[in-house]
Amino acid sequence: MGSTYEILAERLARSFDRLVPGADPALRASDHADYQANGVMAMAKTLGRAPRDVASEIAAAGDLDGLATIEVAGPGFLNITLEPAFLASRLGTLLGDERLGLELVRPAKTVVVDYSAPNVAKEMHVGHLRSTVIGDALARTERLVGNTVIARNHVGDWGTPFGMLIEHLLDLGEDRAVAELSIGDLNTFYQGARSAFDADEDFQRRSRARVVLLQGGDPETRRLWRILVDQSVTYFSQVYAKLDVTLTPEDVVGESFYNDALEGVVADLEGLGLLEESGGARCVFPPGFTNRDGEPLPLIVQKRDEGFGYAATDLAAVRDRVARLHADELLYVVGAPQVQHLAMVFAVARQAGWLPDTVRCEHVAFGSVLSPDRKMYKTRSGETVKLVELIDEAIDRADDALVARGTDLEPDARRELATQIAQAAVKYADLSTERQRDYVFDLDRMLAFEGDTGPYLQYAHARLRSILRRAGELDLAGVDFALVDPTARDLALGLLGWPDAVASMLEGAAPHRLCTYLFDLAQRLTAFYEACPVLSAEGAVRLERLALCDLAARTLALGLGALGIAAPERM
RNA sequence: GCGGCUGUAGCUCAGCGGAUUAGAGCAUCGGUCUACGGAACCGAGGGUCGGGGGUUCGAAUCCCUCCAGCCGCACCA
Repeated sequence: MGSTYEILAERLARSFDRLVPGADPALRASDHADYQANGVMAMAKTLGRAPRDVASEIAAAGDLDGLATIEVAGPGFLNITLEPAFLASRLGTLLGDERLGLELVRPAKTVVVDYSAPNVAKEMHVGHLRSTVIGDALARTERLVGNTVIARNHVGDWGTPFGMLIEHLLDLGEDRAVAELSIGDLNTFYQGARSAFDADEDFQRRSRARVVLLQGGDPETRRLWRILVDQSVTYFSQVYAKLDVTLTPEDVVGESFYNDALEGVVADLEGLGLLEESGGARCVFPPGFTNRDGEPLPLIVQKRDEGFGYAATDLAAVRDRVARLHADELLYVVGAPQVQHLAMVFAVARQAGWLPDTVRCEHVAFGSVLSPDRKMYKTRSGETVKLVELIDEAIDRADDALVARGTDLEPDARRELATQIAQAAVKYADLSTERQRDYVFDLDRMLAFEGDTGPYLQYAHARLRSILRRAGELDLAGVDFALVDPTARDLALGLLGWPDAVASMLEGAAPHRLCTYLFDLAQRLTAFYEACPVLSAEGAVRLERLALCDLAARTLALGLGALGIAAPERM
């Protein structure tokens, strides 16, 4: 059936189509009415007619009869106002719909979301926050609309550093190494390996030899490597749990997974005639990419030393996801600095025929996390900040705020609520700004319980739940949505926009659009509250207001859930 | 040098498939109010939409150019 917007757009398109086939009504929400259609002006130009005449003709065509009234405004805008009966019937439909008008994608698509991607035996820091949070929001929302999501946590589990990491593990002794890693002290472990490598020539020799053993498949070396990977994945899972992120160990498909496919990648590129040798390395030169001297820029698939670069791994991953997983969409939630590399990988994959045009493939790039002084987020001593420490601090602060407010929750329950609030604060701050921008990590701002923050939205939801609890059992079947008060009508219109907000978010892989929608809805809500007392109202009016509260609460909960944010019953 | 991203009220940000007065939040100031949860609501001030050109009846939005910041530009992923 489609959203209210889609119904109107489809009807209106009939009128436009009669005059200029395929013309776009350019329908959108409006300050001047419920919706406005701006497409008349462009169409009038191609027709060579006066815009207002054309607008009047469309208004008179009657395609929206029974749904909305049309008024011609200004130079030729169509201001569209929903008929009360239509509005009421739309709301009635939402009441009985778990998904509040959000339709399932049919047939369902398979969407591979590549996100988080920490490095084995290396601490997760703020740099991983955005990929993890944005990717998880996209994955959850794709699932919400019925698509099949295959999450891929492309962890860094291969390459030359593992020679040194394994040697360090041996030097420490397995038991001690495991103990260090299992408590999540990855920084100490990694830095221990690093400094041994920098200081000790013998250690360097052992490390290099160990890399050869690892790549050669030496069983004992593989066993040691496996320890590092398993310990790290266990640790990552703890971090994900603390963030309430849906990634599981099963989603970990690291670089090493593609090792066996790399030779095939090279051979097939060779067979396709795409491979060239340059400076001893085997490369593909996708058109349109140049280096600093204006010469063609290579994607290095196999290095001079015959080792494979990460381009080869990324190409193998594309092939695997398209051919074996049957992906319809590939989303790479990877930082903006990788734009060129990924663009080249995608270009080569398209050239090779591994990535058909029918498969949407998008680099969901994002900006950096900055500290309040607008520099890259580091500690005062210049080290990266552990992700868990940031979250723990957010939880502590949220907990303090609950105490200060005089909550009557038991410590355990309070801690759990504080955790949910902290997750909301951190995630919403990340998700609510346009992802390409850098953003400042400022706990004070994101934890504020007022303004455009995660906790504020949770609070808006909790207030609604409180009212609904007091109202007790409800039979909302025969609600009469009269919507006499303008704030009630505004709220109703906001509720109708939910499916469009989700569609818009997915279209642009832009979680901030859903955030903007939810915050706007919360604002409509508070205006409604103020003007329309719910529990003290009587009869049909009371029921109508309760129904609006019910719809609003469910919309907020569903929307926050799509973002990976909990909607607690009380705060 | 080439390429990418960013530049919108004091601060943090929406809006950028052009369109009827450029919107929010925070902060500031002034109100509402014995509060269905005041962690609220209403109002006010505050913007040459980085600068300059261009296309258009109309540009924050499209094109060109310049400026500033950040990031990439061959074998570490």
